[in-house]
Amino acid sequence: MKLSKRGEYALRSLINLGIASKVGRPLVRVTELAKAEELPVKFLEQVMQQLREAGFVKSERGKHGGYRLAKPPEAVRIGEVVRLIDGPLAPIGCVSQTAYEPCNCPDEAHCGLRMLMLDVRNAIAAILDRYTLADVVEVTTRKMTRDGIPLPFSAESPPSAIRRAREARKGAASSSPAEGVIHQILGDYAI
Amino acid sequence: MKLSKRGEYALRSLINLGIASKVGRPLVRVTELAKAEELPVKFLEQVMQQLREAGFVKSERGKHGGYRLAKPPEAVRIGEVVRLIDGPLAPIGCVSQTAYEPCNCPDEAHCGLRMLMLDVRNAIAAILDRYTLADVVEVTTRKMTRDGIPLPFSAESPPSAIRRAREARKGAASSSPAEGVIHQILGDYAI
DNA sequence: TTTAAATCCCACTAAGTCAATGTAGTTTCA
DNA sequence: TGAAACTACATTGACTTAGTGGGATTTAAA
Repeated sequence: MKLSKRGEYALRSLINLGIASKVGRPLVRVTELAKAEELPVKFLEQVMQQLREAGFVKSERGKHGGYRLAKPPEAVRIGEVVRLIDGPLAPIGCVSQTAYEPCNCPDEAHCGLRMLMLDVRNAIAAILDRYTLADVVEVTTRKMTRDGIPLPFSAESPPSAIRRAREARKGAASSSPAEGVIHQILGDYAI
Repeated sequence: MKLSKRGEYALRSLINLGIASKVGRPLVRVTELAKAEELPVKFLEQVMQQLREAGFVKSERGKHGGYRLAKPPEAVRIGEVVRLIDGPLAPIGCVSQTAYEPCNCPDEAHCGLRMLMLDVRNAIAAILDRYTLADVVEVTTRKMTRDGIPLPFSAESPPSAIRRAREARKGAASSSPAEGVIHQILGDYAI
């Protein structure tokens, strides 16, 4: 049930672009994005082009160019990005909601594997289609701020960014363990 | 988040061996297993050998040979099988519980992607490590029986097998939609 | 004892994916 | 004009996936 490296790099870069945007420096060079997560630059270039073609980021060419988010991070569901890069979320084609393909089992309606994998697909989609890029950025920055770690990509002096981030509510309400890590940290912000 | 064909075929065959065992004909030839789901015979041979080496099935050689389950289906968690064939359930290595690998991000503790993928891993594991082969077999046979479809691999006349299966309880209790398809069909049998 | 039927074992391949790398070109700004 | 950055395209090597093929071995039955 792997996420490909492409997918991982795409998500990492989008999250970093979200942080950069929040910090007031939305335009980031590929080399910076690569450096932040130790990714191979040329490979990341390809991934960023794919994100650009799909409308998730915009590029600016020439000196002082770079990439920025093309939409507000609230409008980007993580599931969308994963589907673009890695294809359907479903473990097998016959339970995909967005790209259904029949399997060759004799009777889909009475296929135990299908029922099981449908549950898995729904569990995955419930997370990846629920949370947006904004949620993940919020979780990341909140946790860093809480622990006194300066946010990356701050062009201005970090303190201002930290202070700004600190305005956000703090106390993470404890909730059902079934709700997951993200939900716990987002607390009452979730949904 | 794909399940490989190997993994799919392995699970399909184990489920079929479980049904065959339930129906009183536990020993099944590879050609039969392949025919039941239209799988390539020689490829399935390899998969079955892998399952044998891992102790999930036992083989009998020679004429009238075949494969049978090596353990009671209650003792086989689906997650085990998937891990054997496809590796860890986790989408990325740094959230795997059974095969953790560090990623190269600067700070795992404050990595939003990691928190998100940890939730995904837990959601997948909550299903695949919760249900056993017996659960999936039960769901399949119960649904087939309810719909009057004869179970496969019946050597004896199908009616007897159907009658026997019909002894089992019927009414599937409706439960929280978050619990998933399998849980709903298993009803009060679950856990 | 031979033969048929099954698993077992090993090698191989064709296609695709992954993770880059290389090279050249284009745009923009100083 | 030149440096810095993105853009485009081609290629590559390693690896994985999904199979295929050919026997060797084992067992049961004729």
